[in-house]
Amino acid sequence: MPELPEVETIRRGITPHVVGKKITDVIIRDRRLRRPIPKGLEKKLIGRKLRDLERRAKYLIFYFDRGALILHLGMTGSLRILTRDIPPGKHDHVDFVFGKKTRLRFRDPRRFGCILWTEDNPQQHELLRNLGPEPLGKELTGDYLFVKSRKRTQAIKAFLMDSRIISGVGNIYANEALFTAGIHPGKKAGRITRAQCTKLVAGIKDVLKRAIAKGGTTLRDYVNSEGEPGYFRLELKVYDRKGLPCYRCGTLIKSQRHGQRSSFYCPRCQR
DNA sequence: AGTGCGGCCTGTCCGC
DNA sequence: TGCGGACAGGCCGCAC
Repeated sequence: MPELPEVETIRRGITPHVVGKKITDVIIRDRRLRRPIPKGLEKKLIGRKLRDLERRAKYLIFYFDRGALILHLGMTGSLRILTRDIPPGKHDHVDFVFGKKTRLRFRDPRRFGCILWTEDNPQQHELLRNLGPEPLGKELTGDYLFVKSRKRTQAIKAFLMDSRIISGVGNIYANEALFTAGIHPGKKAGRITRAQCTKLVAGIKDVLKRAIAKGGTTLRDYVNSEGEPGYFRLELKVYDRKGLPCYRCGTLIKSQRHGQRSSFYCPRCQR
């Protein structure tokens, strides 16, 4: 569910509630996530102070005075700040308790998320080590994308969503960025011109920044750490708009699948 | 090496 | 109203 703007919104929402505070309790009700929650995690966390909360791609990294928690929300994960102890629902798998008044609750119906612990540099963790550059960072440029995409036969959309190339670009925003750049999602990555790469990178950065500013996109169940939806859905140009007129030219938006993911595009504006 | 697919899960929606 | 099937925002790991 949550893509980069949603994860970033959650990070910003949670930070003032938990950074600088000490974990007083950890309640794990179900350890069965995409990878099982490590045994004894409770013991490692209790008594530790949270120093910082960072995002890398769609991972959240909780830096403690020693060790770090790596958390991914998968498709349906959410993190909520509770100011009192509300009875947990069916899929509320973990509570991180920061004293009497603050509780961070992890919910994940589909259990595609993961929660890991490392005492080494988390950026070097096997799941993070091979991630490509952050899309909003300086490293991602049109030239970078151009060089990386040469000789690639993959559809450009699948290529954009490959986390080793660029980290953190999911299905919604890949579709939106391709519309902005006027590129058909099925076009082979190796055939994108340098100028198109520049436009595409600008499109990726722009759509992600605007989505963060609106608190992310809520399609069905995404909510931020305060339980509120994001409003970027109202600004989506193609995603989930199959059969509706393109805002730019009026042609009906089409949908087709690329690598098991739905693509949405305007057949006239995107070539 | 690059590519494409299956699978992990539950919930929801649609058509019959 | 019930039921099967398709689909969903992610991503790992495998086989070719």
